[in-house]
Amino acid sequence: MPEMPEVETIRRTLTGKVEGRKITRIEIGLPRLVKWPTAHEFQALITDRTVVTLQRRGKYLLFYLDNDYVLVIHLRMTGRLYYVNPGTTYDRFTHLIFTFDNGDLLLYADTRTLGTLYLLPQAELWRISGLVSMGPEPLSAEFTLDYLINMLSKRKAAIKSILLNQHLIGGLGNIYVDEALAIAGIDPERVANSLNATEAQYLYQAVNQVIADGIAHGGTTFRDYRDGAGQSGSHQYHLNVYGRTNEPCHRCGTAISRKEVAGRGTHYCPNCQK
DNA sequence: AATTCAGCCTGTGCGC
DNA sequence: TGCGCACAGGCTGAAT
Repeated sequence: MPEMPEVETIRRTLTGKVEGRKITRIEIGLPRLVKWPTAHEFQALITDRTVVTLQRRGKYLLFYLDNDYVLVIHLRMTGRLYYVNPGTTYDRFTHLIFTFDNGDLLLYADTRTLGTLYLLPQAELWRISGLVSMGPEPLSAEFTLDYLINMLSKRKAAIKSILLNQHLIGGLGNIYVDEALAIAGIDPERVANSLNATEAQYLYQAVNQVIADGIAHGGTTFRDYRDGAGQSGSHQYHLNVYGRTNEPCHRCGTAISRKEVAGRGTHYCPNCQK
Protein backbone atom coordinates (compact mmCIF):
# COMPACT_ATOMS: atom_id res chain seq x y z
CA MET A 1 0.00 0.00 0.00
CA PRO A 2 2.06 2.88 1.15
CA GLU A 3 5.09 4.02 -0.79
CA MET A 4 7.81 6.29 0.49
CA PRO A 5 5.72 9.51 0.57
CA GLU A 6 2.98 7.76 2.52
CA VAL A 7 5.41 6.19 4.99
CA GLU A 8 7.20 9.51 5.42
CA THR A 9 3.86 11.21 6.08
CA ILE A 10 3.04 8.58 8.69
CA ARG A 11 6.44 9.15 10.28
CA ARG A 12 5.90 12.89 10.41
CA THR A 13 2.45 12.57 11.94
CA LEU A 14 3.58 10.05 14.55
CA THR A 15 7.00 11.28 15.59
CA GLY A 16 5.90 14.07 17.91
CA LYS A 17 3.34 11.75 19.50
CA VAL A 18 5.53 8.75 20.24
CA GLU A 19 8.99 10.17 20.89
CA GLY A 20 9.67 10.18 24.62
CA ARG A 21 6.66 7.97 25.33
CA LYS A 22 7.01 4.73 27.24
CA ILE A 23 5.20 1.65 25.91
CA THR A 24 3.51 0.12 28.94
CA ARG A 25 1.56 -2.67 27.27
CA ILE A 26 1.29 -4.55 23.96
CA GLU A 27 -1.53 -6.76 22.75
CA ILE A 28 -0.74 -9.02 19.80
CA GLY A 29 -3.85 -10.39 18.14
CA LEU A 30 -2.07 -11.95 15.14
CA PRO A 31 1.34 -13.30 16.21
CA ARG A 32 2.43 -14.29 12.69
CA LEU A 33 2.87 -10.62 11.78
CA VAL A 34 5.87 -10.58 14.13
CA LYS A 35 8.75 -11.98 12.07
CA TRP A 36 11.52 -11.62 14.67
CA PRO A 37 11.94 -12.70 17.42
CA THR A 38 8.98 -14.74 18.68
CA ALA A 39 5.83 -12.78 19.44
CA HIS A 40 6.33 -13.59 23.13
CA GLU A 41 9.90 -12.25 23.17
CA PHE A 42 8.83 -9.27 21.08
CA GLN A 43 6.22 -8.41 23.68
CA ALA A 44 8.58 -8.82 26.62
CA LEU A 45 11.39 -6.76 25.08
CA ILE A 46 9.18 -3.82 24.11
CA THR A 47 7.13 -3.55 27.27
CA ASP A 48 8.27 -0.63 29.46
CA ARG A 49 10.67 0.67 26.81
CA THR A 50 10.63 4.30 25.72
CA VAL A 51 10.65 5.43 22.09
CA VAL A 52 13.73 7.57 21.58
CA THR A 53 13.26 8.49 17.93
CA LEU A 54 11.21 7.49 14.90
CA GLN A 55 13.10 7.15 11.63
CA ARG A 56 12.32 5.90 8.12
CA ARG A 57 14.35 4.07 5.48
CA GLY A 58 12.57 3.49 2.17
CA LYS A 59 9.19 2.08 3.18
CA TYR A 60 10.38 0.85 6.58
CA LEU A 61 9.57 2.66 9.82
CA LEU A 62 12.15 2.33 12.61
CA PHE A 63 11.21 3.04 16.22
CA TYR A 64 14.49 3.32 18.15
CA LEU A 65 13.96 2.28 21.77
CA ASP A 66 15.94 3.13 24.90
CA ASN A 67 17.26 -0.42 25.31
CA ASP A 68 19.22 -0.33 22.05
CA TYR A 69 16.50 -2.30 20.27
CA VAL A 70 14.69 -1.10 17.18
CA LEU A 71 11.05 -1.83 16.36
CA VAL A 72 10.90 -2.10 12.57
CA ILE A 73 7.55 -2.03 10.78
CA HIS A 74 6.82 -2.54 7.09
CA LEU A 75 3.20 -1.89 6.13
CA ARG A 76 3.31 -3.77 2.81
CA MET A 77 -0.04 -3.42 1.01
CA THR A 78 -2.64 -2.58 3.64
CA GLY A 79 -0.85 -1.96 6.93
CA ARG A 80 -1.89 1.17 8.84
CA LEU A 81 -0.66 2.88 11.99
CA TYR A 82 -2.95 5.12 14.01
CA TYR A 83 -2.15 7.10 17.13
CA VAL A 84 -5.40 7.43 19.08
CA ASN A 85 -6.72 8.55 22.43
CA PRO A 86 -7.93 6.16 25.14
CA GLY A 87 -11.33 4.65 24.49
CA THR A 88 -11.11 4.94 20.71
CA THR A 89 -12.86 2.01 19.06
CA TYR A 90 -11.09 -0.03 16.44
CA ASP A 91 -12.09 -2.57 13.81
CA ARG A 92 -11.43 -6.29 13.49
CA PHE A 93 -8.35 -5.63 11.34
CA THR A 94 -6.49 -4.08 14.26
CA HIS A 95 -3.91 -6.75 15.08
CA LEU A 96 -1.48 -5.03 17.46
CA ILE A 97 -2.20 -2.46 20.14
CA PHE A 98 0.60 -0.52 21.82
CA THR A 99 -0.41 1.36 24.97
CA PHE A 100 1.66 4.36 26.10
CA ASP A 101 2.29 5.74 29.59
CA ASN A 102 -0.19 8.58 28.95
CA GLY A 103 -2.97 6.14 28.04
CA ASP A 104 -2.84 6.86 24.32
CA LEU A 105 -2.65 3.95 21.89
CA LEU A 106 -0.78 3.11 18.72
CA LEU A 107 -2.90 0.75 16.62
CA TYR A 108 -1.48 -1.49 13.92
CA ALA A 109 -4.27 -2.50 11.52
CA ASP A 110 -3.82 -4.58 8.38
CA THR A 111 -6.58 -5.95 6.15
CA ARG A 112 -4.51 -8.36 4.09
CA THR A 113 -2.10 -9.10 6.94
CA LEU A 114 0.94 -8.93 4.69
CA GLY A 115 2.70 -6.41 6.92
CA THR A 116 5.78 -7.35 8.94
CA LEU A 117 7.16 -6.34 12.33
CA TYR A 118 10.62 -6.98 13.79
CA LEU A 119 12.41 -6.17 17.00
CA LEU A 120 16.18 -6.26 16.77
CA PRO A 121 19.22 -4.76 18.48
CA GLN A 122 20.61 -1.93 16.36
CA ALA A 123 23.63 -4.08 15.52
CA GLU A 124 21.41 -6.84 14.14
CA LEU A 125 19.31 -4.86 11.68
CA TRP A 126 21.22 -6.76 8.99
CA ARG A 127 18.79 -9.62 9.61
CA ILE A 128 16.19 -7.62 7.66
CA SER A 129 17.57 -8.21 4.18
CA GLY A 130 15.25 -5.77 2.46
CA LEU A 131 16.42 -3.01 4.78
CA VAL A 132 20.19 -3.45 4.54
CA SER A 133 20.24 -4.00 0.79
CA MET A 134 18.11 -0.97 -0.06
CA GLY A 135 19.33 1.34 -2.78
CA PRO A 136 19.58 5.14 -2.54
CA GLU A 137 16.35 7.06 -2.07
CA PRO A 138 15.01 9.81 -4.30
CA LEU A 139 15.85 13.28 -2.91
CA SER A 140 18.85 11.89 -1.03
CA ALA A 141 22.48 12.92 -1.60
CA GLU A 142 23.28 9.37 -2.74
CA PHE A 143 20.67 9.43 -5.50
CA THR A 144 22.56 11.34 -8.17
CA LEU A 145 22.04 11.60 -11.91
CA ASP A 146 25.35 9.80 -12.39
CA TYR A 147 24.17 6.96 -10.18
CA LEU A 148 20.96 6.60 -12.19
CA ILE A 149 22.68 6.73 -15.59
CA ASN A 150 25.32 4.23 -14.55
CA MET A 151 22.78 1.90 -12.96
CA LEU A 152 20.43 1.98 -15.95
CA SER A 153 23.28 1.27 -18.37
CA LYS A 154 23.81 -2.14 -16.76
CA ARG A 155 20.18 -3.23 -16.88
CA LYS A 156 18.13 -4.73 -19.65
CA ALA A 157 14.87 -5.29 -17.81
CA ALA A 158 11.88 -2.99 -18.38
CA ILE A 159 12.42 0.44 -16.85
CA LYS A 160 9.27 -0.05 -14.78
CA SER A 161 10.75 -3.17 -13.20
CA ILE A 162 14.02 -1.38 -12.46
CA LEU A 163 12.31 1.56 -10.76
CA LEU A 164 10.26 -0.81 -8.58
CA ASN A 165 13.38 -2.71 -7.46
CA GLN A 166 14.12 -1.52 -3.91
CA HIS A 167 17.72 -2.76 -4.17
CA LEU A 168 18.32 -0.20 -6.93
CA ILE A 169 16.22 2.75 -5.75
CA GLY A 170 14.56 2.75 -2.35
CA GLY A 171 11.03 3.96 -1.78
CA LEU A 172 9.27 4.00 -5.16
CA GLY A 173 6.13 1.90 -5.61
CA ASN A 174 3.57 1.30 -8.31
CA ILE A 175 1.88 4.70 -8.21
CA TYR A 176 4.97 6.89 -8.19
CA VAL A 177 6.76 4.78 -10.80
CA ASP A 178 3.85 5.16 -13.22
CA GLU A 179 3.71 8.88 -12.47
CA ALA A 180 7.45 9.43 -12.89
CA LEU A 181 7.48 7.61 -16.24
CA ALA A 182 4.50 9.69 -17.39
CA ILE A 183 6.18 12.97 -16.46
CA ALA A 184 9.42 11.86 -18.13
CA GLY A 185 7.54 10.73 -21.26
CA ILE A 186 9.01 7.20 -21.15
CA ASP A 187 7.22 3.97 -22.06
CA PRO A 188 7.17 1.66 -18.99
CA GLU A 189 8.32 -1.26 -21.15
CA ARG A 190 11.44 0.46 -22.44
CA VAL A 191 14.57 -1.56 -21.73
CA ALA A 192 16.48 0.33 -19.06
CA ASN A 193 19.79 0.53 -20.90
CA SER A 194 18.09 1.94 -23.98
CA LEU A 195 17.48 5.30 -22.31
CA ASN A 196 19.73 8.06 -23.58
CA ALA A 197 21.29 10.71 -21.33
CA THR A 198 18.47 13.18 -21.92
CA GLU A 199 15.80 10.63 -21.09
CA ALA A 200 17.69 9.57 -17.97
CA GLN A 201 17.87 13.18 -16.87
CA TYR A 202 14.11 13.67 -17.41
CA LEU A 203 13.49 10.50 -15.44
CA TYR A 204 15.82 11.60 -12.65
CA GLN A 205 13.99 14.89 -12.28
CA ALA A 206 10.59 13.22 -12.55
CA VAL A 207 11.35 10.66 -9.84
CA ASN A 208 12.46 13.38 -7.43
CA GLN A 209 9.49 15.54 -8.34
CA VAL A 210 6.78 12.92 -7.82
CA ILE A 211 8.25 11.91 -4.47
CA ALA A 212 8.55 15.52 -3.31
CA ASP A 213 5.01 16.30 -4.48
CA GLY A 214 3.66 13.12 -2.88
CA ILE A 215 5.15 14.11 0.47
CA ALA A 216 3.96 17.70 0.09
CA HIS A 217 0.42 16.38 -0.48
CA GLY A 218 0.55 14.01 2.49
CA GLY A 219 0.54 10.89 0.31
CA THR A 220 -1.97 9.28 -2.06
CA THR A 221 -5.20 7.86 -0.60
CA PHE A 222 -7.03 5.41 -2.84
CA ARG A 223 -8.56 3.20 -0.23
CA ASP A 224 -6.57 2.09 2.77
CA TYR A 225 -3.87 4.64 3.29
CA ARG A 226 -4.24 7.13 6.13
CA ASP A 227 -1.58 9.03 8.03
CA GLY A 228 -0.76 8.49 11.70
CA ALA A 229 -3.68 10.70 12.71
CA GLY A 230 -6.14 8.87 10.44
CA GLN A 231 -6.22 11.62 7.80
CA SER A 232 -6.29 11.02 4.05
CA GLY A 233 -3.62 12.36 1.73
CA SER A 234 -4.44 14.50 -1.31
CA HIS A 235 -1.94 13.45 -3.97
CA GLN A 236 -4.64 11.35 -5.66
CA TYR A 237 -5.96 14.67 -7.01
CA HIS A 238 -2.64 15.34 -8.74
CA LEU A 239 -2.08 12.06 -10.58
CA ASN A 240 -1.46 12.04 -14.33
CA VAL A 241 -1.93 8.37 -15.16
CA TYR A 242 -2.30 6.08 -12.14
CA GLY A 243 -5.91 4.98 -11.74
CA ARG A 244 -6.96 7.06 -14.76
CA THR A 245 -7.48 4.24 -17.30
CA ASN A 246 -9.60 5.46 -20.24
CA GLU A 247 -9.55 9.03 -18.95
CA PRO A 248 -7.93 11.73 -21.14
CA CYS A 249 -4.24 12.48 -20.81
CA HIS A 250 -3.81 15.91 -19.22
CA ARG A 251 -1.22 16.78 -21.85
CA CYS A 252 -2.65 15.48 -25.14
CA GLY A 253 -6.15 14.19 -24.45
CA THR A 254 -5.39 10.62 -25.55
CA ALA A 255 -7.09 7.97 -23.40
CA ILE A 256 -4.79 6.62 -20.70
CA SER A 257 -4.02 2.93 -21.24
CA ARG A 258 -3.48 0.14 -18.75
CA LYS A 259 -1.49 -3.05 -19.18
CA GLU A 260 0.57 -5.39 -17.04
CA VAL A 261 4.30 -4.67 -16.86
CA ALA A 262 6.66 -6.36 -14.41
CA GLY A 263 3.64 -8.12 -12.95
CA ARG A 264 1.96 -4.90 -11.94
CA GLY A 265 -0.95 -2.91 -13.30
CA THR A 266 0.64 -0.12 -15.33
CA HIS A 267 -0.92 3.15 -16.46
CA TYR A 268 0.50 5.28 -19.24
CA CYS A 269 -0.29 7.62 -22.11
CA PRO A 270 0.34 5.72 -25.36
CA ASN A 271 0.88 9.02 -27.16
CA CYS A 272 3.16 10.90 -24.75
CA GLN A 273 5.28 8.01 -23.52
CA LYS A 274 7.74 6.58 -26.02
C1' DA B 1 24.38 -11.55 -11.26
C1' DA B 2 20.00 -10.45 -13.33
C1' DT B 3 15.37 -11.40 -14.08
C1' DT B 4 10.81 -13.49 -13.72
C1' DC B 5 7.02 -15.07 -11.17
C1' DA B 6 4.26 -17.75 -7.86
C1' DG B 7 2.98 -17.13 -3.30
C1' DC B 8 1.61 -14.70 0.70
C1' DC B 9 -3.56 -12.69 2.49
C1' DT B 10 -8.32 -10.65 2.41
C1' DG B 11 -11.10 -7.38 0.72
C1' DT B 12 -13.90 -4.58 -3.01
C1' DG B 13 -16.25 -4.00 -7.24
C1' DC B 14 -18.12 -5.58 -11.41
C1' DG B 15 -20.77 -8.60 -14.71
C1' DC B 16 -24.14 -12.01 -14.76
C1' DT C 1 -28.92 -11.72 -2.64
C1' DG C 2 -25.23 -14.73 -4.66
C1' DC C 3 -21.24 -16.39 -7.63
C1' DG C 4 -17.04 -16.01 -10.08
C1' DC C 5 -13.51 -13.22 -11.54
C1' DA C 6 -10.20 -9.30 -11.78
C1' DC C 7 -7.72 -6.40 -9.15
C1' DA C 8 -5.29 -4.19 -5.10
C1' DG C 9 -0.38 1.15 -2.94
C1' DG C 10 4.80 -4.90 -1.73
C1' DC C 11 8.10 -8.07 -1.04
C1' DT C 12 10.46 -12.83 -0.72
C1' DG C 13 12.38 -16.93 -2.35
C1' DA C 14 12.91 -20.23 -5.88
C1' DA C 15 13.67 -21.16 -10.58
C1' DT C 16 15.67 -19.88 -14.92
